[in-house]
Amino acid sequence: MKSLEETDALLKEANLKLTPTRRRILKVFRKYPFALSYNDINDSVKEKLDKVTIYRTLKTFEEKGIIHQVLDTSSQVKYALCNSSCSKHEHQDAHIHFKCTSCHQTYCIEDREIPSVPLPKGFTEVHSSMLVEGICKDCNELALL
Amino acid sequence: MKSLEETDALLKEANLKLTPTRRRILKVFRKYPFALSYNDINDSVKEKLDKVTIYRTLKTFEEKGIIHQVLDTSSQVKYALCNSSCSKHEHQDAHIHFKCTSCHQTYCIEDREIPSVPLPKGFTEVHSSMLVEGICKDCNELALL
DNA sequence: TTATATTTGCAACTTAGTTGCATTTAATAA
DNA sequence: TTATTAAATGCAACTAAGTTGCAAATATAA
Ligand SMILES: [Mn+2]
Ligand SMILES: [Mn+2]
Ligand SMILES: [Zn+2]
Ligand SMILES: [Zn+2]
Repeated sequence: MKSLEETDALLKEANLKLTPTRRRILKVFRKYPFALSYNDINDSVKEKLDKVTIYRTLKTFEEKGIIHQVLDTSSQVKYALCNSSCSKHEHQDAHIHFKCTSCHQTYCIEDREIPSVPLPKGFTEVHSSMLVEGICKDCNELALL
Repeated sequence: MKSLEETDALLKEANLKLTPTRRRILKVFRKYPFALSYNDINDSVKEKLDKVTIYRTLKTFEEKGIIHQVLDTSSQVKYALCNSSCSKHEHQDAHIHFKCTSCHQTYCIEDREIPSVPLPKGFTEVHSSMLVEGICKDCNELALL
């Protein structure tokens, strides 16, 4: 199975042990094209995992540059897979995120950079994030039927 | 006192009763130039108010267009005073927000509009928000001393 | 002044996430 | 192949943010 190998390679690169739990959680991220919360993962994983283990795995993956937090209006933190340019040293997620107000999923729009805005005198920028809300492709297509 | 009158006028316009609690909470918003969380308000108000009352007041003020939620990376929701163009029907907060990574305060940058980004085919935008992180004016000036 | 809808406070609850600690296990070395 | 050990997992108990139901208090209008 190709994707299992890729998943394992990701973990190896991050110097993480190849555990069933980590493989399962990564598999869930690969399955969905949008950002996932603790609850999403807990619901999608067949063999029940402990809450603490899921939260700790998410934190570890984030630290190692495998996933990144996605700013969102929901009350749970959501994470999405990083692209290969993210490392344990720096997250390279300068892309916008899109939250669908219909299906409530949040997508990384990897090929849309966050525009920079000139700030008032005295303020200096380090990093920006941008969340666009609206209707996603799938929901727009469903509405046409 | 001028600002008390202004505060009362705001409440009147919103069809809200002029209660001591509401006047106190609004006064706190007028005192600080940045967005406030429940905790900020709870700490700044001299006569202790019930937690539930504070949360309910914030919700009421938001519904009436007096304050707006500010997207933030902290774990508490923060609110800032709306400018006069916000109404109970629509919040008009298309400006960017700036979060200082040194003092952790979040400012409305009212005169900087959120730039629009063309979305991939199929996605339609309804609303965007943008959070710029960096060092605020006060913190930058302190660093120069 | 009284009547009434609104607001407030208290207690109990929920939801998201964390901490400490004992047990298990993946990876490495003998 | 087995033993060693640092890392990972699970359980229980906890914290922090926010909510709900209900009874008591109060701002406003008659
Ligand atoms: Mn992303
Ligand atoms: Mn604002
Ligand atoms: Zn959608
Ligand atoms: Zn600052």
